[in-house]
Amino acid sequence: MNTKQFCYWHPHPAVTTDIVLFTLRAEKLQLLLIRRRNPPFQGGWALPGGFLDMDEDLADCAKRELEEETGIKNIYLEQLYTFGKAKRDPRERVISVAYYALIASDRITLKPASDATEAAWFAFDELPELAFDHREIVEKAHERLVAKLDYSTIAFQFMPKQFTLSELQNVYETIRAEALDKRNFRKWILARNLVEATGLERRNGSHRPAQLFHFKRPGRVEIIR
Amino acid sequence: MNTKQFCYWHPHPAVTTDIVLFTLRAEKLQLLLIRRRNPPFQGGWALPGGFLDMDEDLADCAKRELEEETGIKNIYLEQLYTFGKAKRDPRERVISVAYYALIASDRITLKPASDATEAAWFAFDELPELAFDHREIVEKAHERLVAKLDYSTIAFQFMPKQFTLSELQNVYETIRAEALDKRNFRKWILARNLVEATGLERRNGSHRPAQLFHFKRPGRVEIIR
DNA sequence: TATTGTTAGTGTCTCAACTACACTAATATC
DNA sequence: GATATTAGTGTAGTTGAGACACTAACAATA
Repeated sequence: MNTKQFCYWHPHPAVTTDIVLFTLRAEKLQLLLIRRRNPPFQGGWALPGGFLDMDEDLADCAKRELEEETGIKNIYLEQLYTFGKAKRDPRERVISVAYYALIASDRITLKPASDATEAAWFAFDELPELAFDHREIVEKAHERLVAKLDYSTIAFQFMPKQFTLSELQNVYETIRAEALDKRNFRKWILARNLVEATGLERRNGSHRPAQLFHFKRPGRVEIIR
Repeated sequence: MNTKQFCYWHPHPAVTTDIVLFTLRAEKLQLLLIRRRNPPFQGGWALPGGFLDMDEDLADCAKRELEEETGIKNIYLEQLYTFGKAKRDPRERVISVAYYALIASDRITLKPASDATEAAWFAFDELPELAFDHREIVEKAHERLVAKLDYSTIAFQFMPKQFTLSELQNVYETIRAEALDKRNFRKWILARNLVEATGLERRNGSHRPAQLFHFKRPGRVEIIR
């Protein structure tokens, strides 16, 4: 155990980042939780995250923690909100800068559980009890996700490189938890000039094959309207 | 000088809040700056703000610092973003949770400057050099303000209790830096059912007097569409 | 008291975008 | 070849935004 201490003239809070990582699996919005190995809330589920290193930027901390705990990297990440109620952590004052992140359904394989970490996907509407104020963080992330669906290309972060328009529509329907009209959806997405046909098609059962599309400007999330 | 030290097993950053306080004065968007009394950036201008107390919530810290430095309280305050680049403060690692705030033009009187503080209003488009990364914080606050004009009742926070529709239109025009059509603006605001006539009028020069309106649900900022 | 200058206040038409809505096309399976 | 299943397409109606010009009411002044 390290016996060195870090001393300051004024009290300092600890600073962590926590990450709400969403994906779509099995036609459901899911998110990633980590089982806590230590008190408080030992054995309970919590968001991935951890303490900020003194020389790393906040977003880097979130990326590092996520990779350490799950092996996942190179994903879309955005700062969500900072949670800092005085008693949110029973140990000491902890300020948590929360991020939310999205990952395509073809990249959700986690690294195997180890002594240090056990991670698992949970359906958003069937979450277990969460440690600390993580429930509140999850709610806020969900709000943001739903809002951004309408005015940004954030939904594309859930998609693999190629996809059918029905699959894309499904993403919108799942997250917004409502059915959309097929013709209107296609008109809407095509009018925005965000996707183009690849010329390929997907045969996927005993029915007409679907055209495969890809995003014209992958990677970046744009504001649309 | 206090000689007591606060010691931790791991290094901790300092946490501050900074506040971007907007108002409208003289038909211009203005914001409040504080002259720094101490290094670094001694004598330069910076956002009001300061270190978090260990037992106060983040928003309370922002309110307290603002009141200490300006005497202003009871205003609309919203968390903006958390700035935490590793080198943003030359002294030590400092995480700043930035808030932005709006105040009505009839409440902008500051408490007199003291040895401890000198505060002043600056036009948004004529800001001096700012300390730290405060320029970046201001830009982000401005972006948020302009965006929220369209889909929330945030503009009402700039208004006194009673106001004319022309005055309200002026607020929108000033912040968006563009002229709006009077008839369309009135149609838009009235269709949203946010204001109602008080029956009073304002006589204000050698021309037709204007009806005074007030907000139906003052205080809260709502999402509109 | 008539004229002038100034701001308050009002309605219509056009266009673009969204909504609702139903059938044919292409495939695999049996 | 009959069936089941998903892909793919167009039109009409409605709604909201933008462009646009004149009258109303007052104070000041001649």
